[in-house]
Amino acid sequence: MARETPLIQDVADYCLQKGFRFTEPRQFVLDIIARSKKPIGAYEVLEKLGKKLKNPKPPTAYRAIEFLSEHGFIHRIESLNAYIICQSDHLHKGSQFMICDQCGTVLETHLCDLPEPLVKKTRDAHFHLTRWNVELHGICQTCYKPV
Amino acid sequence: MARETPLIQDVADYCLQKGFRFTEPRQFVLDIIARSKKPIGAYEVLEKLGKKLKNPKPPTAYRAIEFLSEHGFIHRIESLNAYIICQSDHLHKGSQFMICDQCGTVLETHLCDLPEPLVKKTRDAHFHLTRWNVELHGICQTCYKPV
DNA sequence: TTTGATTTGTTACAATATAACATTTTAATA
DNA sequence: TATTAAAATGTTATATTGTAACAAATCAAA
Repeated sequence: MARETPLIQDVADYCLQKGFRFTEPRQFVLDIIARSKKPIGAYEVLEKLGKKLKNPKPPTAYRAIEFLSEHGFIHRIESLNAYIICQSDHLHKGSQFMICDQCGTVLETHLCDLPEPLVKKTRDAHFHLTRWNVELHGICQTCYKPV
Repeated sequence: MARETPLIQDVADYCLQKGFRFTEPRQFVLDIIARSKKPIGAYEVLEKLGKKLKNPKPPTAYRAIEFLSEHGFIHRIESLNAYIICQSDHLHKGSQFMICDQCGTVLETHLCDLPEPLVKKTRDAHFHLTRWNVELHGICQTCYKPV
């Protein structure tokens, strides 16, 4: 489930195999997002990218983010407009996140399949599922203080 | 599951009972979102609101949206930055949407509880869930054309 | 009819994201 | 190895989405 080989190497291999270029912006953005303990916004990525590249502009960050996201190495947390490294080790059609509304930490969990009650809903509606995103909001173990 | 009484009346009753004011901006915004076949963005709401109020500004739309959303009468579709009328008839902690990436139609489905595999994940992580949001992307029945 | 809480009006701006086009890089080809 | 075409980036400008801050109005209760 969890990654066993260095992320950068995996992505480099992936790109080599698929004929994509693992360019500086892509490497740096991957590294920035991977090092972030919490989801990080595009403009914060851009700011950190500025320490590596000379005066990068928003499209540089957004393009790298888009590339990494399309290929499943990072995920966008929609309710936060922020990005997080994929904590799973293989491509998946769906993501589940537990988002602590107090400290902002996000935990990704992996499910191979969409839970059956949801599958049933899509079947009943004749809906052809391509991908899914589950965002669970609450308080993480660390922040939770029972009354 | 589905609504049986007029939405506007329900919201009016709710406000009366809870001591909120069901003001013009709130009524109009509710009506605009309710009439929209698809999720509608805040600025499109604002534009339509302009036919009812004189020159409304963004905060007027956003405030009404926030109010209606907080009280469960509308939902925000995070992946579309857009809002949709609640298709269920009672307050719920979680939402599920089937989003057609071709025509943009969204179907809300109701689940009383979070599916067990997800509940298990939250239990294992000692995560205290307060609300959840599931966005299922794909192609709806109408748009789907088998090859 | 005053009061205080709620809600709105208004101005200004912050934060997030993309379009469009020029330039560079790269690997494959000629 | 020079050429070329695709992929990717650089750059400018702007679009889209969302909010802070404070003044004014509304409304129910005292």
